[in-house]
Parts: sequence; C-alpha cells; structure tokens
Amino acid sequence: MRNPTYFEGDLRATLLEVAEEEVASQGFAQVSLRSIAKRAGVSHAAPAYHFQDKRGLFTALAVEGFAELGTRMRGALSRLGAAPAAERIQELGMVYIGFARERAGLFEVMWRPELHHRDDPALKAGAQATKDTMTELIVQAQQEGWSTRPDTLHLVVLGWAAVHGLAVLWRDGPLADQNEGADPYELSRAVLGTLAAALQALPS
Amino acid sequence: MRNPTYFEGDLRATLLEVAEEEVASQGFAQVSLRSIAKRAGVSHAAPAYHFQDKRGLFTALAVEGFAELGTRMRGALSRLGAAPAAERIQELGMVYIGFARERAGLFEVMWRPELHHRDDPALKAGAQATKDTMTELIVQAQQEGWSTRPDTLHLVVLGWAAVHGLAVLWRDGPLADQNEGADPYELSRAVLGTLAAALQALPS
DNA sequence: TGTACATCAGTGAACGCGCGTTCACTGATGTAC
DNA sequence: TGTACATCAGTGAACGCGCGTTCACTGATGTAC
Repeated sequence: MRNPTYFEGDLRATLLEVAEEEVASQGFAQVSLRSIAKRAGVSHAAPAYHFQDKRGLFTALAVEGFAELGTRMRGALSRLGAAPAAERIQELGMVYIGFARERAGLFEVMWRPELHHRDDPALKAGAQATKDTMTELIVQAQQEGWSTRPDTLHLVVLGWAAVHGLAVLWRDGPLADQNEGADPYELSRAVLGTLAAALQALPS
Repeated sequence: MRNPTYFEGDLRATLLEVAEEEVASQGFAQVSLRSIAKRAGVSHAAPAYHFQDKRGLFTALAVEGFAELGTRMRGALSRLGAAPAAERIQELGMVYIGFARERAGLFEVMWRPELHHRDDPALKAGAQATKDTMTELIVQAQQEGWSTRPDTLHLVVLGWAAVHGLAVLWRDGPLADQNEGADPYELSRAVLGTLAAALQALPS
C-alpha cells in the first residue's frame, strides 16, 4: 500500500510519464528532475528517491522504450502470421516509425547513450532484442527465396538504417519541411514498400 | 585589421571551431557560450558580440555544416564524372557518412532545428541544396534506365533515409555496440553497395 | 598633416535563475514478538 | 492484542555552481574634413 499522505498513485510511473512528455515537447536538454517533480506536484527531491540520479531517470525511460518497441514489433509479427516477407518488412517498418512518433520522448532517449547508465543490463538486452527481431525478419525473407548474395548482416543494417533514418528525418524536420502537408505515414509506407520491393528484386 | 590587443586572429572562426569540437565530444547540451569563450581564451561576453545569442552560434554552425557537406558532395560528383549511377550513389553516401563522422559537431547541430534561428535563410537554402543534390542523383539514375515505377521522391527519401540512418546509428551507438571491431566505413560501403544494387534491380 | 569623431572588438562586473545533489526530518505503514 | 522497531515514501531547506544576458566601459583603428 502506498502512503496516501504524500502522493496518490504510482509516483514512479507518473514521473516517467511526465518526463516522456517533456522530452517529446521540449527535448531532453530542457528536462530537469525539478521540472518533472513540479509537473507531478511533488517535492523536487522526490525523483531522486525513485531514480537515484538524473541518468537513472533517463535509463528507466530508455528501458521502457525498448520494452514498448519490442511489444509492438512482436504484436505486429503475430498479427501478420505468414504474410509474405515484403509485407512483413513494410509493416515492421511502420511499427518502428509509429513508435518513434507516438512515443517520441522514449524514442529520443533510447538512442542517446550519454544519458544512460551505460552498463544497465536491461538496456543492453533491449537493444539486442530489437536487432534480433530485425535479423529474424531478414532470415525468414531469405528462406522465402530472397537473395542471399549480400550478407544477412548487410540487409539487416540497410533495413534498420532506412527505417531509423525515416523516423529521425521526420522528427528533426527535413522531411516535414520539404514535403509540407504530406502525411508522414503515407509517404513512409510508400518508401518502405519501395525498400521491400528493391530488396526482393536483388538478384540471387 | 583586427585589434591585436584583444585577440590574435579571427575570433569568430575560433569560437566556431571550439564549439564544433565541444559539440562533437560532449554533445550540444553541454556547450555553453561561457565554456567556449573560456576555451578560446576570451571574456565570456565575447561570443555574444559575434553571434548575438546562443541560437545565433548554433545557427552559424549549422550553416557552416550545410556549406561543407555541399562542397564535399559536389566535389565527389565532379570527381566521379560519368561513373555509373550505382557507383555515384554509393560514393555520395560515403561522403555523407564521412562528413557525419569527421565533422560530427556540425552534423549534430544541423538536424536540431530547436537550436536554430529557424527563419535563417542560409539555413533553409543549405537544407534545400542537400536535397536537390540527392534528387539530381536519382533523376540521373532514372535517365540511365533505372526503374521509374516508384516516384522519384520515394527513391530520394529512401536513399537519404538509409544514408542518414547509417550515420546516426553509428553515432548513437547501436551499430558500434553490436558490431564491435567492425570498421564503420567498410560496413557502410557494403551496405550502400547493397542499397544501390537493390534500387537498380527494381523492375521498371 | 592634424584633429575630431565614429566604429570595432572586445572587457569585466553584475543580475537573477534554475539546476543536481545532500541531508536531517517526518508521518504512515508493516513486521516481530 | 499491544508495543517496539524498521521501512517506505516522501518533505523542505540548504549547498554551491554554471548559465545567458545586459551594460557601462575602454582602447585601438578608420574616416572626414
């Protein structure tokens, strides 16, 4: 039972929510332990109780991010069942991009190792799981008859880079600025479709 | 003539160099006008004289970044002459990645619009020129007989995303962490080769 | 050639602010006997 | 059932620091007449 005198509910979770929202709207550099404590309505010293220090807070956000991304990817894969590899790749890419946009605060913190306690094992495991899912996807495509000429690793890195690049180019402005009015999801879907088609067309 | 009483040389340029170096090594969030003034050996109020305010400094860095990237890309294109499109795409990608690594401070600041005076015309022109160069590259490939089925825009965005994604995945750790000991340039070149081959293989 | 004035390229003190972290404390709850 | 003690989940004051920006100033140089 929590102590209702101080805070009603799960303060740790609330602080993470507030922090995610602040990172998404202001950028991580503007987020302070004091500002999130203020927004959560608690003493400025409260976050240190739950996260030890500022890196602890960001590490917790990143861990949450990898968990959520993993859940979304695995969910998509099980929904897709035995769909053709091209479709699976396109959909997984859309999941990645959707996550980057909808959970922008988590996404940003995940890839900023200088904000983390780098030796956190949950963090390493999360990053590894993300890569494993992508690798699995490519291996299955190759089992479906796609080219095995390029190393599997090269295809994985190419796919990840394309998808990650799409996500950050939208986030950081260049794509939005230069395609005003375009729907990010629509354009991304088309681009991912082209990527999948191109990979599939590689001569074996 | 500069006033030798205060600072020998071009202080504005020196401050930009120091700032670039600090962004690259500590991240933009750690860079302050006072810290770069200190490293340059001048009063902490000096940077404000040259850049008005902190955004002015970052804007100047970003403008320099777009200029340098443009110079490198155009230089590579003129060196490549009439090489096949696949080769041109691979090489331009390597130029982008090389720039991102060698001028990491500039590269980081370029894509962080929240640090800029967003209405700066030189900034907009630089971003546009970058995209124009990439578009030109794809158009030429299509004139060489590459597939015109996908919109040119989709191919441009795919290529840019892949190259940009490679650059930031190296910078932010995931690729380096998961391919320990791998040479970023070697792996990138292979991945870009696969990208070019895949685009070329798209059925028209 | 001399002189007055304007401009350039800074200096250094001062301002008010927000920050991370520490620390002694408090009151409610949980546990052992 | 009562009581002592430990733990949980914070509070709020205090610390020392670095920051962006402003401002009056200064000394060297450039320009007009």
